Amino acid sequence: MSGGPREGRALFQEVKRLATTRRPTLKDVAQAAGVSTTTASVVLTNRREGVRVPDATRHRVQQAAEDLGYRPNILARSLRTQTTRTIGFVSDEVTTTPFAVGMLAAAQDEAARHGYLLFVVNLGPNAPLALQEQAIDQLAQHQVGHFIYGCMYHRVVDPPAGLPADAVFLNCEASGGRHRSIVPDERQGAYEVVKELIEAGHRRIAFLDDHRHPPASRLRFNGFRAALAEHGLEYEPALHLETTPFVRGGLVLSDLIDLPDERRPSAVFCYNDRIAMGAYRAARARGLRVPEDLSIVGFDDQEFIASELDPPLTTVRLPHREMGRLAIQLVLDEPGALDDVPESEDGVIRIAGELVRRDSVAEPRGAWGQRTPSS
Amino acid sequence: MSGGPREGRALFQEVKRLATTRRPTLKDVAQAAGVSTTTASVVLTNRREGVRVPDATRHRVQQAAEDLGYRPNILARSLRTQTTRTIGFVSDEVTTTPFAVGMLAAAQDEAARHGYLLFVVNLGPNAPLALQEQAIDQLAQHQVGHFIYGCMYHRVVDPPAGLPADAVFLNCEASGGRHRSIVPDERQGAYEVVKELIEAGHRRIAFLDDHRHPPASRLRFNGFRAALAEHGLEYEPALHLETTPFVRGGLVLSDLIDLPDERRPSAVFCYNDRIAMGAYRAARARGLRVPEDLSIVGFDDQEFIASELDPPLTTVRLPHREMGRLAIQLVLDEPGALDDVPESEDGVIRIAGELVRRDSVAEPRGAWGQRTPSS
DNA sequence: CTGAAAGCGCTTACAG
DNA sequence: CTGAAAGCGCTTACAG
Repeated sequence: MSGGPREGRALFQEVKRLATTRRPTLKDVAQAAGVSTTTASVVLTNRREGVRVPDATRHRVQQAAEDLGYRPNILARSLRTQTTRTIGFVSDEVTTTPFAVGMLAAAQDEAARHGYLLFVVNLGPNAPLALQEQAIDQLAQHQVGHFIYGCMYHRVVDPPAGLPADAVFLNCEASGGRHRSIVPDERQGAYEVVKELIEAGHRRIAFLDDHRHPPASRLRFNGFRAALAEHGLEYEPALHLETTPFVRGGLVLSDLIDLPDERRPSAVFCYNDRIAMGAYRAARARGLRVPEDLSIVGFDDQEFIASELDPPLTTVRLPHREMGRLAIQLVLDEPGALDDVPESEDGVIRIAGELVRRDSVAEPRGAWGQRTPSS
Repeated sequence: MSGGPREGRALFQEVKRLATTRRPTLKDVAQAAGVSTTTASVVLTNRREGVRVPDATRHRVQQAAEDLGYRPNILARSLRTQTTRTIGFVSDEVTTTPFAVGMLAAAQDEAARHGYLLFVVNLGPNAPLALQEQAIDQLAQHQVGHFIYGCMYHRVVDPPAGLPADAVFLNCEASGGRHRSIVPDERQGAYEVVKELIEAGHRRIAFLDDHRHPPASRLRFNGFRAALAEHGLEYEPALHLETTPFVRGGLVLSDLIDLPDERRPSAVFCYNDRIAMGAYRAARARGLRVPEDLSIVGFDDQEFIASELDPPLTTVRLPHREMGRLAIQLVLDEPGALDDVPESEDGVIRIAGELVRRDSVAEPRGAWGQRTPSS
């Protein structure tokens, strides 16, 4: 407030310092090259469209930009062009759990391939709708134009307000049917892995189910039944146990092992790999060897679990990377994105998983096996 | 190019549509409230500093903003104020592995608490320096002012160019000593978990080491030796095995189990939880029970592993969340951030982990135990 | 207390 | 081929 000459001088020095320190702008480059910012802009953005800049000028500008270490200010560019090459990735925890992590990585790679930057916002599971909408609002304030809503596991979500109509739901289905969704083809995966069991000769196959995750659980059950039906096998409710999707959930297998010989299963299909891990444990506790005495298969191909079990687990790999990549392509309206994907009836795009054969399946035998009549 | 009246009309309609569709700006709000953008800006940003806007005006502006659904354009604001409340989080895969994932989540939470947005960029492990620098450059173009460089596991990294001097390295140590680093206190963690074994009565303790991760491995070894020394126990090279940090790495324990009685260890300290998982397997293969016949401890408290083993594993929890939070506080120059943290000698901040007692440790006994003279 | 005006760093018709 | 000028949506001295 006093503004004496001394203070004025200090201020001047400061301004000077900032001026020399600050990042060079287009104007600086133009000045150094002796051209207008128009010209500098045109050559630096490689724009052609009928504009023909002589090579000499072009080189002068490029040289100046390099000498000064010029880097464009994306904020200014975006403000001016009214577009930001950004995609908002809102998620209930995907990026912080080992489950669906490939989705994010693949989405990021694919976005980069298109010159887009992914803004990732984690909400944590069960975030109240208000918090979700706040996050979306924050991204909108940053002018992000595209949105992906990613979930840790396959479920149905109520789309938060503020999401544009062309937002893509990843690993979850948006209720209301107003949005596109990409999910794993649970039914097909279950069908394949159960078929693997049947083709190995098993006739009595248990299903250790998870009753807490309706869409995935129901669909895997459908696949299970379809495989049975296709091979003329009857579904037996007594072999269908509901449990929790954790290692300890697999321990319920004990109940089935204790069944009289003729009613015991020779193979077990587990809702996920962790239940399978518990099933291994239950089998071992009863002195049963996997797969000699009992075949076990899982679902998910969860990292650090499925391949590390002893013996390594036959399971279904969830197509997370493919799903993440496709989400970006959809949101960016990439032509041909849906070419390799089967037509979806209900607006939900289902991507096939992949059977991963490892060492937990064998022919049934001994007291446990029933040789199939045909084999 | 023809520009007939018909085309002109269509264009007009389109412009009109866009105009009505577009997000309302400050100017729209000001107009609706009958004030200047200056006034609208002042009330909407809650700026005070001697500016006294009468309540009537204030309310009118706020009402207009709400009616129109006004949301500020952060790009424009940042461009004008020359600051973005953003932090770049560059990482070698942290966000896509289950290891150090708490770091990212905590960093994001803490950033949000300060009104900052985290821009997360994954590089993938072993990304060439050029790619890293490109990612940093991209963030810089977005005018991010602060940087965190996060690693999946504790190691030494060469800081890529383009990182400002006040960047923070998270879960890794920047070579060159020009940057601040935050890492877990490996030595202290190892010391504590080994002490747990010693205090349970063990005198012959093996170390299943990982030779591929120098800094962490060396420091855990130091902690191991410190605990031994403090209790008057001698370090025995024969019980120190180098192996790989995977489940199969733990199988080398078999060699130690096959040692003659008097030379066999009664407890095993494993470099990480996955090695411990393998050690369980090796013990079981030889008919040994954990912990009755052999105590086993790990390191990391890895999710889905440590607590799911049978019996649940005693281990050391890595302080990832604390580290992530601190990184944000450092980068934001939060006063008092370092108050709870022990003084670091070498510019590297080491955060203490926490001993997690579960059920894999018991007194030595039988052929395996040597009762301590004092107990 | 309030508004006109400048300017952040770009791009883009438009005119020469 | 090239430049002057406008303008994206804000904030902020500055003047009334």
